[in-house]
Amino acid sequence: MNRTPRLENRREHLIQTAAQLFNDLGYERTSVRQLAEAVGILSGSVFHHFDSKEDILLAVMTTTIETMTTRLQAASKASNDVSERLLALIRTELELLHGDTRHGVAVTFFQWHSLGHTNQRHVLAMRASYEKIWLDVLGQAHASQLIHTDPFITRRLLTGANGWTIYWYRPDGRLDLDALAAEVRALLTGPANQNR
Amino acid sequence: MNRTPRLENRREHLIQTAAQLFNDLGYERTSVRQLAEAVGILSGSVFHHFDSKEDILLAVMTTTIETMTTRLQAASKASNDVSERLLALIRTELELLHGDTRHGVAVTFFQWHSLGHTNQRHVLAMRASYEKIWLDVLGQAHASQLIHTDPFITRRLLTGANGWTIYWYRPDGRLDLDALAAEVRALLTGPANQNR
DNA sequence: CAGTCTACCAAGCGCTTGCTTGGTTGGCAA
DNA sequence: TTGCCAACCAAGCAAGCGCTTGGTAGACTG
Repeated sequence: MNRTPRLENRREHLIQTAAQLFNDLGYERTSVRQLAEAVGILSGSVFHHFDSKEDILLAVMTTTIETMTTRLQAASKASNDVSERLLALIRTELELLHGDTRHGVAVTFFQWHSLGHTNQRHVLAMRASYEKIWLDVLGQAHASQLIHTDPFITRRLLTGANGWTIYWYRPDGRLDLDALAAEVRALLTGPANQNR
Repeated sequence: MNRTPRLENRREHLIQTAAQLFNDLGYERTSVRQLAEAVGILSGSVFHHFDSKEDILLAVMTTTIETMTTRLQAASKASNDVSERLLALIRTELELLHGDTRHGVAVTFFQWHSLGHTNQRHVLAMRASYEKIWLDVLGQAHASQLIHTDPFITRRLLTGANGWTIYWYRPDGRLDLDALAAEVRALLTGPANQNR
């Protein structure tokens, strides 16, 4: 029989493959058949692991947000210096956007409108804890006069600035991630607070 | 006969309606039938005005980019002071994103991956003149020490920051467009160069 | 006032989509 | 050894998709 070997965690494999396909082609342009073929099963078998196609997108986003929050939390504890802590967050978000998690993160950033309203609220609620870490650190930075713009607005502008890097920044190019992170922080804090 | 009355410029009406639908639902989720119904004709008749569905998206983007470039050009000539000129550009881009052009602009910003590669290049080429205006002014700002980050990188970060505002900023909320523009400029130039 | 052309309608073709259904297989527990 | 169940396959259904075709009403032209 040319039966596909049973895998330990087909579901996880599906989620990761879906993240890549959704990022490359977009959610609507990716068919369930494409996804199934990419992991080596038939299209109908996908629905043994997920209730619907949208359920797959939701799974991509929720697992991604969990990773994002975990890593950002760790970064926020890396230093006691506010300026360094801010740099660590920026650097971490850029790593999330351009490292091994990039597919899922890009999908979470730019394809949440493909979710139904109910699932959108779920995802938004999950993102809250991630954003809270940011707002805490930006609040500290504002209190210590490191930044001079409103933390809420600053975070939202920063979200866009960082997220948009996936459309132009290439980690293997002239500018490495550290340099980019430094540039972003310089934008927030001004040249006076650059320590290099 | 319940024939639909002949309109002066059906094509333009289609483009504007398409911009709104594409922005609200996304390009792939909008069907030609939906668009046709919205302007009061049958789906097949749409193809009298456009070669293909993608051709409609292209038309939305090209007409939008022309408006964008015209308005930004005008803004760049508004003042001789570099700081004021920079503020004028920011204010104009935010107006483009949140004013009457918002649908088309949002589509141009966030749905260009729905175009085929050839059309993507066309759009990118058209955007170049728009970006040139930005880079000129940011270059001047950098030369006169108004900003301290690299103009190219700054523009790209700014593109993301401004574009992302469509996901959170509401012009009828507490913060008006002037205040938001001022906040964005403050992010670029630092608090020292705020003149208000 | 015949000829032409633009802008549309009515109908539907071929294809892809997400998803369902019924049956099969191999591994595991009792 | 038997029974069970998760994980798959094979087949296909109903709906929706972009787009085409053939024909026609009405305005404009010479």
